[in-house]
Amino acid sequence: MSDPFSFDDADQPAPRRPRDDEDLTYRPKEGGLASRAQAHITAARGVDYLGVLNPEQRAAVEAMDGPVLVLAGAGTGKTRVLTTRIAHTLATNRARAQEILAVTFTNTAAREMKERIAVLAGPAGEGMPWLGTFHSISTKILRRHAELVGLKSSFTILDTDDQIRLMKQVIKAEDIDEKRWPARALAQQIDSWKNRGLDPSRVPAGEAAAFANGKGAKLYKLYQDRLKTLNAADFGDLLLEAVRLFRENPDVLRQYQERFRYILVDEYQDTNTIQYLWLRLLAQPSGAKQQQNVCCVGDDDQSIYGWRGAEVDNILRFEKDFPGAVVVRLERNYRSTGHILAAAAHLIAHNEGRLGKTLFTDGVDGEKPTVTGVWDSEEEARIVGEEIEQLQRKGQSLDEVAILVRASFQMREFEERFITLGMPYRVIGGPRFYERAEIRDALAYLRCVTQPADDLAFERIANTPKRGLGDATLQQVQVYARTQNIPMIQAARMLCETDELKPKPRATLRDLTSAFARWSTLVENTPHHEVAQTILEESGYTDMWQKDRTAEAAGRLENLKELVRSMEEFPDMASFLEHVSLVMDADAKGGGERVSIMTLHAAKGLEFETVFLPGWEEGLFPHQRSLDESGRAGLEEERRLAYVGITRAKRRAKIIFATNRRIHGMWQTTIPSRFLDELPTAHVEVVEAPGGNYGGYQQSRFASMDTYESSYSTPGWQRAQQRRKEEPPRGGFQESAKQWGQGDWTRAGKGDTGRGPKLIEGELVAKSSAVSGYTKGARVFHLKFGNGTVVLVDGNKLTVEFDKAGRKMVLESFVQGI
DNA sequence: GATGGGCAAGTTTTT
DNA sequence: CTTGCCCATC
Repeated sequence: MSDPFSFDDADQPAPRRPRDDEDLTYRPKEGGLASRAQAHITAARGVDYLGVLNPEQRAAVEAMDGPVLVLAGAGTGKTRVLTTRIAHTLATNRARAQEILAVTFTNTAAREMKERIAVLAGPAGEGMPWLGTFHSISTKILRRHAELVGLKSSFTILDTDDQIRLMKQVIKAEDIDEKRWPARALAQQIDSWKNRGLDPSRVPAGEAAAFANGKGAKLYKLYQDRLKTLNAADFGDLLLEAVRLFRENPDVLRQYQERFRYILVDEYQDTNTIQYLWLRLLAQPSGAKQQQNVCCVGDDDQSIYGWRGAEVDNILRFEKDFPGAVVVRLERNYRSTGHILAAAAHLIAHNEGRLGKTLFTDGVDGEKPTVTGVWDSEEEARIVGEEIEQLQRKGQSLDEVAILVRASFQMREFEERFITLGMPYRVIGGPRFYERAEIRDALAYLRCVTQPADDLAFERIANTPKRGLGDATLQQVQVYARTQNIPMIQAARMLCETDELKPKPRATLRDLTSAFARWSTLVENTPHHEVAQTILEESGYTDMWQKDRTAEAAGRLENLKELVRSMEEFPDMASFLEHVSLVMDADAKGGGERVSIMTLHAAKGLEFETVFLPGWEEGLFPHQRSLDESGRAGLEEERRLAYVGITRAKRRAKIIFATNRRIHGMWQTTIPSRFLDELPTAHVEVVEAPGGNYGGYQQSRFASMDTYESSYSTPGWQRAQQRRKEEPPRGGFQESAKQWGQGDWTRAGKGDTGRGPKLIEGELVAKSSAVSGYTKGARVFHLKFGNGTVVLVDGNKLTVEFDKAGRKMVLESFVQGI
């Protein structure tokens, strides 16, 4: 990342650019001769960078004028298009690096783009000061115009933790029962308002009323007021305030509209409303920019962040929003083998409301994705371990193997298994470096020194390490600070001059405030990482961990060292702090080959030779809560998640479902995910769990395998196939949803509308039209639940009212007629 | 002012 | 079955 404080030349009006047909005009600016020469060299190399593209990619790169939407399926060279497009813009002298706005969602994506542009465009692409995340770019803009939105340029960025602590204070101050109305819930609500671009005055009355007996909007307002007093912004504010800045200050907006001659957006399907508004404002033509030169790249089939405000609709609506848009589809896949792609494509075809793409490859068919049924999650971990060992023997690098789970609790079983096996692994997406307590404490110290108004930081470390400043004392300081309307540190200092405090806390507090005063002067004339070191030592913070005899203490000290070390890479304390709050991530790399374990969400954008996809069971995947809360839309998002999972695999995709899984400590019988039913038989192989004898489990384990095989090859299944050909499928989604509503394992959500699940030829398991060996009213016996009466038949799934166990949905093969 | 027990809740997560 | 948070007690 470039120095966030380097505003490049943005303070001056953007220089008039030559028109495109005057491209060779000499521009005495930014690197002068050198960069001009470079531009020509790059242009000369143009044959290269365009030549390596396929026709669609090339079209996406060369459509330079006006809005462009690139629908880039998984593994079709999306990043290549984006980076080449930037290189092309530079090489053809359409814009200079600082006139291109390129937005990503994650810092990782931003970093990767920078690296690749550097390779493609050389020095001409250096800097790219406006390549970054929505948040980092907004921050940069806000710092320059902070006073226009009621902040100072040095404002602090609060993370979720600070946000919730502040929210708690607000809730408490309003005398609201924290139990009934948890701060976390309010924080989430406010976040979602901010995601939708709603400031306190615009919150819909109904939603505002839903929290704390109608106090929702009021609390939001109070929270925002507190943020301003603290000279702070939370993540949501960065975007919301930027949009407000643009709306209320047309002159400022114009400045940026003119500057950003070309705009690129990555992962457009993940944009939420406020990001969309932000983008719309900046993309407006203005000054020398005649049209909306905006290029959005995304894949509606990989939209998996609806639950945090992403609006798939943004991408679906693109052509309406940006009239005259050129739409380019990238469907040629360079990642996966044929069977894998076919399976993924078939699965995702069950979604409605897609823009519609079909991935294809010129490569080999390769291995078919496999589906394996196992008895329980323990066996699941065991066979995955065994298969990885086998692959390893065949020379597969562990770095090329990943386990992608739906929910993080699934990871534990794999970790435990791998520890016993001595199989090296890494968990991706665990607690981040800067979220660790010791790092946050250390940062709080630094924030107090550089930002005297940062009360949250002060409260955090006032009594860390323990120095005898308890709630009572801090309460006093806080009250004093509020009444005087001054920061707490200052209030503390002043209180020490009075005799309102008891002698002991008074002395402690005085020591602390004078220490802070001393450290503040230190910042002026000492390298910042040395200051940090000094503060951590003098405050007794390092000591605290050294005395700590718990297992983690050593690691924490190590982290603190790493923190100080990493500071050296930054020019000053302020830029360091900014990076920590916005940019810093802690991908623990290196240390030899490892299997990666992560959630499906975390896997987006990555690829592996071999991918294991465990836990494909109803309730877990698709996740029950998604179905409950978002109905059909939720189901479709889950399906996209499945699609993302399969398309991560280059050569091997191994899907697994367990018949029993422990959820909240209780063993539950599960049934295979409906997504399994939606895989195409021609491209998927159903395999038996390897490893032979599993003792007492065997019978049941085979019961589950039987089911699987039988739904595939039994007369019943074949009849169903036949019938499907003869008559159109009956029972739309609403009907099945109604039926499901009676089962205890899934309920139809409110959002259910429209047509039914598509029935597509040649799927693994027949749907509602399948013929079951049982009919309504039949008495059956189940190994686990005992006797019961069939109340509903849906293909090979039965809903049974058990005499003892109540109503359950089970697979037909699990019961016997009695 | 610390420390332990009791109780509720329990997808996905970036910035 | 955990984990994390809150409260009550020493």
